[in-house]
Amino acid sequence: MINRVVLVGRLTKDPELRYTPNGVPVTRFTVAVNRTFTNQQGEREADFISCVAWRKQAENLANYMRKGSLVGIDGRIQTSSFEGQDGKRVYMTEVVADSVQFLEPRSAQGQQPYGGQPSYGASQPPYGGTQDPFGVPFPSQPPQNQPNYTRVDEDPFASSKGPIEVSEDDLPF
Amino acid sequence: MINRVVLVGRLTKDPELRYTPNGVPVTRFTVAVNRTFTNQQGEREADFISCVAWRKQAENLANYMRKGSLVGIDGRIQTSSFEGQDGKRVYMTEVVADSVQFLEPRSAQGQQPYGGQPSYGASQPPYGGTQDPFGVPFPSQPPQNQPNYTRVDEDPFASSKGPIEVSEDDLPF
Amino acid sequence: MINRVVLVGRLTKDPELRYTPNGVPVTRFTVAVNRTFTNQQGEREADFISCVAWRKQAENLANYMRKGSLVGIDGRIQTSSFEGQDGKRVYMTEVVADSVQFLEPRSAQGQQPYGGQPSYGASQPPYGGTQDPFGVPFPSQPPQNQPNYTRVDEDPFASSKGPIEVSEDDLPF
Amino acid sequence: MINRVVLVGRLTKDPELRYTPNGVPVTRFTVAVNRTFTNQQGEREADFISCVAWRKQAENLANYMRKGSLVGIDGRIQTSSFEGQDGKRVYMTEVVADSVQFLEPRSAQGQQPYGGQPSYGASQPPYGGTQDPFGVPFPSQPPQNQPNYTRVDEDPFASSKGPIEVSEDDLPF
DNA sequence: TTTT
DNA sequence: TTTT
Repeated sequence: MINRVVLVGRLTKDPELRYTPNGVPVTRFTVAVNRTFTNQQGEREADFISCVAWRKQAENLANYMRKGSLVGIDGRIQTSSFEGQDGKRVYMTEVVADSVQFLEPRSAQGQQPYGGQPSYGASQPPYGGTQDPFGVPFPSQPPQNQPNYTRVDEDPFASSKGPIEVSEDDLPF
Repeated sequence: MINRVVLVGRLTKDPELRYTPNGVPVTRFTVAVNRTFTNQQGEREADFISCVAWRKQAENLANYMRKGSLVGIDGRIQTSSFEGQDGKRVYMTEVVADSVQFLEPRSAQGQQPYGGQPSYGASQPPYGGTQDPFGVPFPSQPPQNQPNYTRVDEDPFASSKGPIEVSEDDLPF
Repeated sequence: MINRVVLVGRLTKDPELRYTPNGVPVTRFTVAVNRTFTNQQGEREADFISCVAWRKQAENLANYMRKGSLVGIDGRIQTSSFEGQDGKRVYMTEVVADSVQFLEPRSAQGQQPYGGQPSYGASQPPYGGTQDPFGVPFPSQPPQNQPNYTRVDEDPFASSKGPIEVSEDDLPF
Repeated sequence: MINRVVLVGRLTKDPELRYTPNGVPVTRFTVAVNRTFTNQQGEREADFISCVAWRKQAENLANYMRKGSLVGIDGRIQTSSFEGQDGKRVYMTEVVADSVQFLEPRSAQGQQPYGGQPSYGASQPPYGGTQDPFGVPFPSQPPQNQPNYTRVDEDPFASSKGPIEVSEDDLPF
């Protein structure tokens, strides 16, 4: 059984970091991937692909990426279903990102992490990480004592490759 | 922009061949891909991934594959939206199969193509193709004069790689 | 930076398990992948792709797979160079398998692990693992006290996803 | 049989366009892909992956990309062997690029195609193509009457997906 | 040095 | 609405 996806495209919105009840960081986002061919009207269309990232990847997305950022995703397709508001079963499919690559040139990224609330002039990153999310995993404090982050009830059971670069502190299992 | 998917899994149903108004063969099917890890209850779950194949790939699926068959898919994620019956916009994502590999051992496949209606004892394939769909493209007659095949209104705009191994006869553009 | 490979093909030989000086299991093997197209002489050629697997994957390959077995590989391309016997620099590229899928139907696999030395009639697996390597990681004893396994000097620096399903015992770092 | 590779990395040199005896454009190049993990000395290494592109892709590489350019490759691994100068068989593996994506921001690319011979100040592209190689196939004149381009004896039998976006003029078969 |  |  193999399930592998690679995407390169652009974020359709500023990513928004949330946390599960267990405090695990999670970001849902959409990647727009322009098709390499045109339709019968000669137009270039795009696919808008729902993705989810967990933990460090989620934090990096929220801290460093913005609407329009070019990203590379290596992950797998995940399907699930839940009860809709109207009582009907809703089926959804999304890409779980094992890794997220930041493909913007550094200059386009700004010199500081982006904090969700505009913090462009801030001289300190909101979490105590390094300033370089490009490829090298970097440490960040778990949000244990943050008063009002957003909780997510979704179970954060993540990648087949597991929570490899995460300190054990923020793992709920 | 890159959009690449590789899947290996099993068909959840016998594939059913349809045709667009232009006579282009199309098969929609679901591939069950077992996850390589277990959930917190220790169970192996699966992802049920919607796929679509066109032309020769669609015919091969319908002629040679059945519920439970192991297949390899190389394709791309495609998203689209349409008006639901209740007037609400429905978003869907599916994998467009550029190529479909038949991974069952030959013995498991039977000696003849499968015609949709059980035709196991038939001495002739329903369409005039060769008997070997494994990897080598094989010719098959377009369904021009078949009286009551199923039509599909969906626009058959296909793969970025295009109708490469298809005789020009069955191309609507 | 993205580096992703997916292969489905057949082993050209019985895989042979070796160990690094630190006792880490490693198997090098070649996967023959038939091309989906023919050359100008109308022949189907194949690519013979060098691969390497570490730890549990290496053990599973050696215990359960044989020449001709159909496998799925999810991994990355790795290049390296070393001094050849003639003093010239030799460049090599191989696929590091993050995961190895066993795509043979169970019947084709036999009921017991394969021990390298023909052990078809053996009633016990050579290592104390479960009998099912298909997807679920299974325990096996590290070869600590085995007197004469083969050593490999190659540094076993493994997958980008890391030694996830390995007991810390057999990790050299 | 599946053989799929996706790479995102940087060109190690300015790509150089050549032609087969049949006049088919071909470019060989190396992509440096930084690993996402560090070795035991804490250093980030890279893989240097040999690639080859044909026809339009080859022309685009030569015209628009330079040493250091960020590219995305979607292709397959190809192995081959030939007689070395010392009479010994040499085995080689390279990635055949089905598609090449140009991931540099437009500003980094310059406003004109790059002609191999420094033509930065040139007001006309060397071949009569459009100025935008980003995703949309663009026309270019075949080098029919160019007196002294470089020939390559290698057989240009290309991708499994075939010469889809190539005018029939420059196809040798 | 190659597999079905 | 799911496969082995």
